[in-house]
Amino acid sequence: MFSQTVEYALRAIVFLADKSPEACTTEQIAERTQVPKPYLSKVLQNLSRCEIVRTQRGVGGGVTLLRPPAELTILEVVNAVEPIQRIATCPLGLKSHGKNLCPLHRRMDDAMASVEAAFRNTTLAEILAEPTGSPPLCDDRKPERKPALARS
Amino acid sequence: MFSQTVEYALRAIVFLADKSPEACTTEQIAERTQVPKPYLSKVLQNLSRCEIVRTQRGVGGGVTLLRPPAELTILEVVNAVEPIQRIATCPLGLKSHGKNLCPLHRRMDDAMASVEAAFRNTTLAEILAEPTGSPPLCDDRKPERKPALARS
DNA sequence: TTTAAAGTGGATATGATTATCCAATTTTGC
DNA sequence: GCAAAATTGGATAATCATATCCACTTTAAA
Repeated sequence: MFSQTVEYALRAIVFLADKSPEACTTEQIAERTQVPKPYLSKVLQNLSRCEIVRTQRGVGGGVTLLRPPAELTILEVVNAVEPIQRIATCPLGLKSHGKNLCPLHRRMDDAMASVEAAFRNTTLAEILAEPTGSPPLCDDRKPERKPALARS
Repeated sequence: MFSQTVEYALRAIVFLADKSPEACTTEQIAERTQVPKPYLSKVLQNLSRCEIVRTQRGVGGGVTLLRPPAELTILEVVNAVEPIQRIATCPLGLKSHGKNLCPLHRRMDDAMASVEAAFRNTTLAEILAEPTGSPPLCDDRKPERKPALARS
């Protein structure tokens, strides 16, 4: 029901939010989120154009979340890569319906509205803070080879 | 968020439910629901295999709803043509998560669950009975050229 | 029995999504 | 300035969803 692209974008953003406000390279994100790197880079370009992340070239560059996780919702991420298409007018173009959806499309749109609302009401911070055993996405792993030397 | 195929299948079923228990030809359905006929016929074949409709060849044949509209839900139709894919286990295959979804996937799955529930709770009869000005799908039209002579 | 109506199945085309590759550009540190 | 690290942009491939076409079969009625 959600496209691969949406899934990938959300994985990347959750990972970035977890590291926020530090920057990560596309390579790091790709590895930990199991998203094919070349494709991920396209998705990130999109998120960059939508001002969700900032990208920085060159040595020491990478991708950074532009806003604090508490102020970024899942919906904004989803809408950046693949906007949720609500049904605004009769898909059959029936003049007699117009904006007054028939019962079928009314319910389909209601379903989409509930998804939209759920996504609007969830911030990245909430996802990170969830009191669950498993941290989002990331498997329990040995720490990175060189965890020290935090890039200031 | 829902594919064309789902949209088409639902349109066809609503139309059929409205005529139920009479049979309609693919041609009639295609015309009134504005679905390309060759594609619609594939969709209907699918619904036929899933025992949602019955198809009958030959003169006077056509497509019939197999069950009364009150006993058919939107969900069954959707699942017949394109099953709603719930997230059962961690999409990243993380062993430490397993069936215990991380907060991100938990919420994505919750969203899908709400759609599924809404669709499960709506029967075709409810859609037809909705007290709305406009009947489902069908524009207000002059009656067919020859409305009499109901095919018994 | 012939004919016209109707769905079936298979082949094929078209378009969008997903995915990959690479040369070019930017940036930092030496 | 040079080299290495990083993203960018464009070209291209692979796969799936959408759509079309047609010869064939089934069926009922004349």
